Amino acid sequence: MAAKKKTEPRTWLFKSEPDVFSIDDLQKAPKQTTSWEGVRNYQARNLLRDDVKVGDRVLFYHSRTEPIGVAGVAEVVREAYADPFQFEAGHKYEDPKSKPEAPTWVTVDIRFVERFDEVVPLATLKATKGLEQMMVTQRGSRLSIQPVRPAEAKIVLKLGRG
DNA sequence: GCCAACGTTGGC
DNA sequence: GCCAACGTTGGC
Repeated sequence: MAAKKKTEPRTWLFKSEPDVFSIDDLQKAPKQTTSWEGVRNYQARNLLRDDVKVGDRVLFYHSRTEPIGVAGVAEVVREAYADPFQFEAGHKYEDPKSKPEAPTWVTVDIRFVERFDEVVPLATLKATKGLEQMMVTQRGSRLSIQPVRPAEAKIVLKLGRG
């Protein structure tokens, strides 16, 4: 009997401003787990909703800070569900057009895996052979949830682990 | 803090 | 459905 074919875990890059939520915040969070609420971009939403699966790896990226770069690793522990903040009146993430019977925005839960001793800076990613095509190294790349190719993930992990 | 790049909104 | 105006992101 053929074994049930399992999809290989994928790797994603999630951007966060550490002033808002950092890899340290994730490590200190209850159960070292957080909901990734607040995604309000359709392309990122589609990835979260359709492609991000339990067991996938997440490169935790710090933006708008010093140093900018990949700060550590997390893993997906819960797949897409309605982001509760879209229905919270007056909340920053409220979306009055979204209805509970057909939520527009979703979130996933991620759990801390590792914190790199040193952030792998964006400048290093840009200068590293094999990462020329990586989305985050492209000019004007604003997507907050990005797919990472397996070969790219391998290189970034090697850099992060020294 | 600046501002280029990008995404969304809304008048027509 | 076009596209100018506006708002946001995020590197620098």
